[in-house]
Amino acid sequence: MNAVNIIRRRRSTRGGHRVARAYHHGALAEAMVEEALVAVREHGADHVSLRAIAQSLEVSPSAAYNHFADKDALLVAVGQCGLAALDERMARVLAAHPGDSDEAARARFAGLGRAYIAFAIEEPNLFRLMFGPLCANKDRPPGESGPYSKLVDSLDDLDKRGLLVAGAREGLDVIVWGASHGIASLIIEGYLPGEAGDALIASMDRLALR
Amino acid sequence: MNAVNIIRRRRSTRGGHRVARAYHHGALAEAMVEEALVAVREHGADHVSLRAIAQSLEVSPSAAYNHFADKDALLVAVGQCGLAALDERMARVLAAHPGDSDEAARARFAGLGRAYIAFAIEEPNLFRLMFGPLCANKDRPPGESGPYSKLVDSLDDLDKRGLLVAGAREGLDVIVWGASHGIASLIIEGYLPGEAGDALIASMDRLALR
DNA sequence: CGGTAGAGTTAACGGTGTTCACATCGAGAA
DNA sequence: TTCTCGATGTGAACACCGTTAACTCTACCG
Repeated sequence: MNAVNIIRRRRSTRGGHRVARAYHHGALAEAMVEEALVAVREHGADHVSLRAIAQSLEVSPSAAYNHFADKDALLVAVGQCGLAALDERMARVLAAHPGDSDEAARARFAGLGRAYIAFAIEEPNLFRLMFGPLCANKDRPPGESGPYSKLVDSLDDLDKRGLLVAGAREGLDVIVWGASHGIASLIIEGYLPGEAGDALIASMDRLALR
Repeated sequence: MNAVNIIRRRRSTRGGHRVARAYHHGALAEAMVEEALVAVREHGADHVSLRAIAQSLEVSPSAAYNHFADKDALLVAVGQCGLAALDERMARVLAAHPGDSDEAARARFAGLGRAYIAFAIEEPNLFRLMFGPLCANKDRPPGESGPYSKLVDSLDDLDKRGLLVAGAREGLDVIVWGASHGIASLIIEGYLPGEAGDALIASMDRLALR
């Protein structure tokens, strides 16, 4: 799904005489997602053209419709790709602070928030797409996202260790996710300076942890 | 700027015989912003067509370019319109809880957060445009927005009254704005239930106020 | 009264997403 | 091996879109 570089041979030679282009691409869907991914990262989900992607893959524009209902479906696939990348990044943070000491638990919590915001800053276009209306959680039950559940687990861990201020646990996940998400958004749109992320961690520490 | 209904007479009669359409519209810029505003509210900033707006105003598509550099400039104007509406709504909240009692100060603070989120829920498309990359705070110094400064004032007020937990003031504005903004965004994209807004107020009360 | 600048017009360009009829290939059935 | 069929591609066309250029009209100023 992520980092798929399975672009199969673009041109095949068969029967001795070489054929300019293979009639069947072989993995058009993956290739289009990959190509769309770099286009989104570079220019934003708007400003991405289906025709341009098809052209750079040396494929006719209508070929996409054998694999995606429409352009939006392709972009949704790109968004899910990005969500997986964020999830992986957060998983790496958890792995970087193993052990069940209180210090490790604190580090995991702070690291998750930092990772979320850092991802948004490094990949603003992807971030906007992932949490934009196109990839919205329609019909799905709310609160079902990889990153979110990692945060919940981390907070539960802190709570179990007695590191939270009394009575702070309830609703804290919503606040923390909301603040992380909001600050990330406001930073990448230029409403808050990049250091606001650190301020969040510090304030959270001061307000809810002991 | 907001709620401008200065659409001057679309057809003028002059010199006895009536003219089908006035050659000069008279207030095209305002009319286009107004028309774009309803289109954005209804269908979102994407899915708004300059040509459609021109047509519904009975004006040629290129007429817009006498007043706006391009389509994005028109949308930016719509976004500023929306920001003014949010600001006004928050001002109304302040006005609804006058006086300098501690209770009033608390009510003002809670009301501001609630208003921010309620606005997003009622006008998601406008909200997305206002804080999207199109209307981003380019070159402007960060942290300069009507709604934000109202929040800062409210927090200062609480602080001066000694209603904040010790040492909580620093960085609290960033957290509160971020959490409000993030929760609002996550609600309108379906990642959080609508009640998450109330949870924010409650948690903020529990964590930072005394 | 004539000129001029602003505010509209028409026509055109290149680009877009999408559809439809058709072509081609690979693989499995006869 | 041959046939057929479904998946996957092509090409042309459609209806839009934003934007530009050259033009026309009109109100107003000197």
